[in-house]
Amino acid sequence: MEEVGESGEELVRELLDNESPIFVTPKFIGGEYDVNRDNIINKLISTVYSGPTIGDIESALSVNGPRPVVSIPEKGMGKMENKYTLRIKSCASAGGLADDGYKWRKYGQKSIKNSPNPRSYYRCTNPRCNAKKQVERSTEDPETLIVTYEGLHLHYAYSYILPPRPPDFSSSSNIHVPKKTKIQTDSIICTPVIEQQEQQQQQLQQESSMIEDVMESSPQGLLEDIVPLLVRKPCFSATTITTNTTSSSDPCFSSQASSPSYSSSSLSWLPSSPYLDLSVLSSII
DNA sequence: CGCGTTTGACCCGCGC
DNA sequence: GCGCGGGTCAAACGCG
Repeated sequence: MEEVGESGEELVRELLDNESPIFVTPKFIGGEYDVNRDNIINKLISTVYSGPTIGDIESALSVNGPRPVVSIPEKGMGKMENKYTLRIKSCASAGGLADDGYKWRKYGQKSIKNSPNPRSYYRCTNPRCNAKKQVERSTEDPETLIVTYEGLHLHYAYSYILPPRPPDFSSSSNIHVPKKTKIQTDSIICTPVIEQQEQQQQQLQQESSMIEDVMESSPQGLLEDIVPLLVRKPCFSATTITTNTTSSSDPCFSSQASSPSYSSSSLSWLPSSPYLDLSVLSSII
């Protein structure tokens, strides 16, 4: 949107930023750093942006509880493009609605026309994260919460797409990209990333094995971002997931996950399961 | 005191 | 150009 948006280039810088939780290492890219760096980065970005397919979501959700209804992306949702909307049936009233484990800071609330229920606006508390969400109560069903996510929890995705940081890497200064001075542009746009994916399809083939090695050694995938929300609280049952995208094929994915610092004891689906992760990865490799 | 929420003002895009 | 509605800002407020 405004001040915290990032273009693809900014995202590359973010990934290379020394302040990032983890960043690309020479070891990771097999020593051919200068040659493959951009492709590797783009691959990682694609991985971050790549969302699960409808089938992935259905499979994931069928693991726990009743089979959900996952709808095809709707048209004409206006500004709600490249966002993910979840309809959550709540047996409780209000309370800690849609506790997805991330820390959100409420920054606004507006009354919606033709609706008695206000809409709340939340932003991820991590200053390096542009993830936002809107929460409102359905007009037809007061017990249904409509949660719309936008943006990526990139700070969290790092640890799931990149290997651990080696202790002796501080001397490698040639990959340090100058810190971004000012964040400009709009929110993360899906389309350019998708184009990148298409253009680099062949090149990525060569590097896919390398990526796979990393993924297998750390088999957490991005789809887990969405599942904990749905299974975290038995009281909630997701009834609909709507992905609103301009490109219905491979939308960018808004992460919703249980933070590593949060207890996941209530989760019956474990993030470490390779079940979902590989399905996600296979869609982009 | 720090952090998150509340809430009215402000901004901006869009339709008329 | 104007009004409306959605989205954001930011000061005040509340709570631990």
